[in-house]
Amino acid sequence: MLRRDDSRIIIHFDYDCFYASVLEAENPALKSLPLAVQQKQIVVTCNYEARRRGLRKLQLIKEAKQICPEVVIILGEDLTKFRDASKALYAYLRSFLWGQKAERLGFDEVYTMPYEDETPFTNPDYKVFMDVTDMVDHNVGLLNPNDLAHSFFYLDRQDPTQGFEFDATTFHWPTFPTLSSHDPPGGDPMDLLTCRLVLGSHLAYYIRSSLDHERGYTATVGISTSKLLAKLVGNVNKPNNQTTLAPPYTHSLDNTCSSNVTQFMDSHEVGKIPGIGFKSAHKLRTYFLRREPTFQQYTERDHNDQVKVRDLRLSPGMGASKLQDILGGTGAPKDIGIRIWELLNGIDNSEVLEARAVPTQISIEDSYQGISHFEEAKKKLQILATSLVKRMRTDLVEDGDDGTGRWLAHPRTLRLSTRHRSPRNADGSREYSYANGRISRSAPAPSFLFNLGEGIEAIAERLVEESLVSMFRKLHPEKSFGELSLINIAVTNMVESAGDQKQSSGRDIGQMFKNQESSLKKQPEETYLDRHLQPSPESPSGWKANTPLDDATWEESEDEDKSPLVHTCDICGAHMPAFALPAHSLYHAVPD
DNA sequence: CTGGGGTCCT
DNA sequence: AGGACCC
Repeated sequence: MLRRDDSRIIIHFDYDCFYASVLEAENPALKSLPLAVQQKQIVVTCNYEARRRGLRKLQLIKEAKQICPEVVIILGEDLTKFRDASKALYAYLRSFLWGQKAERLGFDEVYTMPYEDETPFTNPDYKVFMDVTDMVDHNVGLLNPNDLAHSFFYLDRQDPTQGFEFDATTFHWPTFPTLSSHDPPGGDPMDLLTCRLVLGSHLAYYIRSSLDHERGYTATVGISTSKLLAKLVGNVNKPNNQTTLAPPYTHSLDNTCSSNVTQFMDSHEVGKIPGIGFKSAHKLRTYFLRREPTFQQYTERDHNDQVKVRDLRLSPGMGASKLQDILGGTGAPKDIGIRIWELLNGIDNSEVLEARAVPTQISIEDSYQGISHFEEAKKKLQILATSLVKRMRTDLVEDGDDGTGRWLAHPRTLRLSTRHRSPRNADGSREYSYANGRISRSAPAPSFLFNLGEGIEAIAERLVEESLVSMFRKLHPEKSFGELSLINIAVTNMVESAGDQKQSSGRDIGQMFKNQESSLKKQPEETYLDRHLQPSPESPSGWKANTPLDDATWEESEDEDKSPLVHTCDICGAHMPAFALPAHSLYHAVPD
């Protein structure tokens, strides 16, 4: 029942102090100096030279200057160059890939970049997952077993000159656990999983080197068979390094050899596992300790309150259904027990996603000391609405050559959310406010939002007057609504416009790559490797068992939207039956 | 000195 | 509409 699919090779990239690297790439003289990037009164990130001298992320500027008076401080509130750099780097990483499987994680992604005038704070991390299974498998099939030490990694299916030389008898170090070079991996001959990971480690190093030499960026990288393991194992050696989670990934049948996955996962505190958040970790600790652990989020957890994956995994009766009992309940995903049980066992079958063409929502928010009067709230709404309209125009509009713009997507819904300031305790302190929920009201997004001929301020004002004010009244009918600590406005429910080649062909391109992959997986059947690679322990039948995706897996259901009965709205690209078109166009014509 | 901004699920 | 997760 619990079974990890180790047929993929996933690389996780985590750029080192991203904002500082962007500035260093722009001005290499900064590399040897302690450099801090400032937003408002805070050092949002700093380079390693600065860290060596005691500076940290999220430190106050004042403090940083005391610790290191010679620190070079650069204002990083205009995020344009960071946004451009992240875009370029993402494209660069993708250029190595054969498929489209590169997933961005973090907030430096173009669509979520806030404006300089809105936020005191942005997350300066930048991470990318890459699924390189197709490239690795292709190259496993082309290895020359008589001279593994002088192998060539082909980066292009057609052009045999594209690639690099490498030694396929060992990993590109380091690995977890640490292997020494006289301790060759996986025995002789090596099993297929080992072989894949070896190639993955060399590919990762090649990409890292290229990134460094051609673009001047260093990254911390993890290599394994899932997003979970790749991401976690990357943390073992940093910065500017890489770690491969070494086999064996399963226990040997005679138990003489234990799984490195289990050993690795077991050593982590439950709260460190991606997918186990603050709430779940708290419930799990409470269950295991049979008492309330301390309620701290940001500081390092006290040793007595730590619960390791191993503790939990081996506790009596533990399993998917026990975890469902602990974590389930109203609102929890109904498969949470299985999911967390898999995570504890190092299993994560989630796919590396392609980057979206447009975000699913755009939201703008700000926090306040406490807003208690309607007029005050309305002023804030005006400011937020202006930012939102700006954001919509940069992120959702494609500029034409003739100076006209075209909407790539139309949000159908407008949402207003607020959060109350948490009540004061007797001693004047305030409760931790993470759990302080937001309340929200939604309404259809008015069509004038998409009027490019009208000024941003004018549209924002209309949005406040004609939509947001009444939504605010619905949210807070009482005249005295207490103190609001946050207001958020968002557009959601994006409908991507039809007619754009890049957009509409996206699925078909994806389909094309999938077909390439499935044919590729069958390709190396009669290569040397089939005869010489020892079947890996977790897949006694060898190659085929390691690639359990049969063709049916890749086949998508027939596309409903290809049906001629479905028509597309010229304005917003929504799909609907023909009879619905006239009514739908009224939606665009009539302002609410 | 604790953000702002996403995603997915029920 | 709200909650959990992520960074």
